Amino acid sequence: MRDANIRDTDAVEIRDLRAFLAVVRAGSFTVAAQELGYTQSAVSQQIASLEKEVGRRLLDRRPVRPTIAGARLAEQATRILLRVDVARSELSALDDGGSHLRVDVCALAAPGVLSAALRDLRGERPTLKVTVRSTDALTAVSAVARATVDAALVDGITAPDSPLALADPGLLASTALVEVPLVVAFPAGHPLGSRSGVDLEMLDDAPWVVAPNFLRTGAAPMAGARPVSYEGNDLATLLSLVAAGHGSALLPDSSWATPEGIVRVPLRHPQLVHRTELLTLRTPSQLVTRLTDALRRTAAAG
Amino acid sequence: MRDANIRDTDAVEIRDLRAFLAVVRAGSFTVAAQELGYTQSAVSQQIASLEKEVGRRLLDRRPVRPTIAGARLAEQATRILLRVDVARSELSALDDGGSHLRVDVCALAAPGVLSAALRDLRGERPTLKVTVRSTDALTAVSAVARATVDAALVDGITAPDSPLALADPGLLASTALVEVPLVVAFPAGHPLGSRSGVDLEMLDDAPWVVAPNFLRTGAAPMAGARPVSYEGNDLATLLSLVAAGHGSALLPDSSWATPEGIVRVPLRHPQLVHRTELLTLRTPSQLVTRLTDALRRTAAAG
DNA sequence: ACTGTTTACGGAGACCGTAAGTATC
DNA sequence: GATACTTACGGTCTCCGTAAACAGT
Repeated sequence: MRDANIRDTDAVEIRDLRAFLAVVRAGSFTVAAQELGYTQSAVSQQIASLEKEVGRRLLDRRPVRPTIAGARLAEQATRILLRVDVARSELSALDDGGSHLRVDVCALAAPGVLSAALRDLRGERPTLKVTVRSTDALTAVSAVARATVDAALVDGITAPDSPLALADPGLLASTALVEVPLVVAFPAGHPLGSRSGVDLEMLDDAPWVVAPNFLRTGAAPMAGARPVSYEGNDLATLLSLVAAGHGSALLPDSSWATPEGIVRVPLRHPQLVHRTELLTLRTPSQLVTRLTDALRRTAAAG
Repeated sequence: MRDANIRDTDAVEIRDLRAFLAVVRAGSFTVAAQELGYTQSAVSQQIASLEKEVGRRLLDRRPVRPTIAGARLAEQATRILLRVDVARSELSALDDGGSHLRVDVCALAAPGVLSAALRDLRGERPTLKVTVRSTDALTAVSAVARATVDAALVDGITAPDSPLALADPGLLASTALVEVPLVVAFPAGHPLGSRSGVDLEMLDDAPWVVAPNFLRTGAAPMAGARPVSYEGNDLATLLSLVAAGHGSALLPDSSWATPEGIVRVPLRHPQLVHRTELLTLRTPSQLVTRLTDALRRTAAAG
């Protein structure tokens, strides 16, 4: 028997938060349970217990959707779990051998810089095994946090010299590599396509093809109604949507060749640039430090 | 029987982190256990389990002191637990009645501003119950995170217009209220005490009375050797240490009267000011919003 | 009726307390 | 030898799986 003590209050545990987030993301107890390796009954019990602990309903059922409180908790839980991942990873990084370098790259994140830097690195250490994977920015953040990869080249749209803010500030180390101007990709024949430059205001009535997984727009004002959303991260597909007239797209000036049916027009907006940065743990191994240096050198040279 | 699944890896739970942090802070399994309401044996087992989970030793014993890895984990754990507190508090804040306002104040945090703002607030709502408590900045952060108080007036030394950074950025809402210049408190008769102003370089050989709980210096360069440390948060005691010649102290220009045996000399350093800001949850109740407004008005007026 | 969540129940295991063991000062 | 942490062991409770009940569509 347990004597009366203080600790009856706090019972929110990481496992519960993981389950809750999985349900929120999946929109279903059943598939969340599959992802987590539980039975759906177990997940139901976990959510019930969590709701009891916080004393309020977190999810609406049928359809499964977070309540106001649940949405708020989900946001916090995301950050908490990410930090837990980072904590574990920083410990593992202490005895990282460093014979294998794994890097995530976003599609538009200055691929030339990475290639050149890797050539330098492999020149110094010919036995080095390197794995490069293409992902989107949010997956990359999570991969770095979990130490699934050692570093990630991520990109996004932001103000000049300001970080992309893909994770909580201070959680990961980020190094600016390249900033390039933006262009708007129009379908050929678009009335604005023949201009030498466009302002954002001109696009107020033009629809965008928004691609949240592909290129995060950060604080960029996404004017224009009826957006078509593209969930993948393949540039050719995105551009084909543009070419088909579903809307225009905001892209970096470099890193991609203009295909048929697309015209590119510079965006005249001094406060928006496309930025590529390197994400690593804040306690990088010597190998990652060398990669960072090589990338910085390459970026400065290019 | 449980089929093979993925989730055997992750077993770090919040309870473990709490126990670990308690031990690190207490420097002892026994007192940590008392604080937590466990037996010391239980804490020992929790730490052992945590060390097994992360696969490395986190604490040295006799004396009890974190290892390199343990120190790193402790830092992360602090942030994690703080965010967990915030998550819980933001949920509780959803149904906050708002008939009782609880505020933490640091000793040097512009007390006049709070008094005036409270007068305004109680003028509008005469039935409002108000509780004010004096604390140090770190306690205040934790209290806001746990919703033990609704708001906290904290202070510290920082560069002009830069936040105090007492917690992770974005974790809490902070509002700048007052920034005042700094003065150095010397013991009467100190060679520098008769000057009209001093630079930090002049103090390179002068010892400080450092008071980490009292006035966090942030990035202020604390030159000078042989510092005497004061752990409390009472201004009179601190100044008596200064008057007794144990060192000088860096203080805001206002908020305190000069006692016998002390001379104050302005610090000539444009990049350092004393700043008072208000800390609240990012989802404040209407009552807290009104307090914020009142404080902002008062601060602007004064 | 079927899909998907909740509830009931039972067993395995986690977790903590008691108490004995061990190491360090 | 005393203090403080570790280990052994047993009881209780948590937690998950099975299965049945229940609720929306």
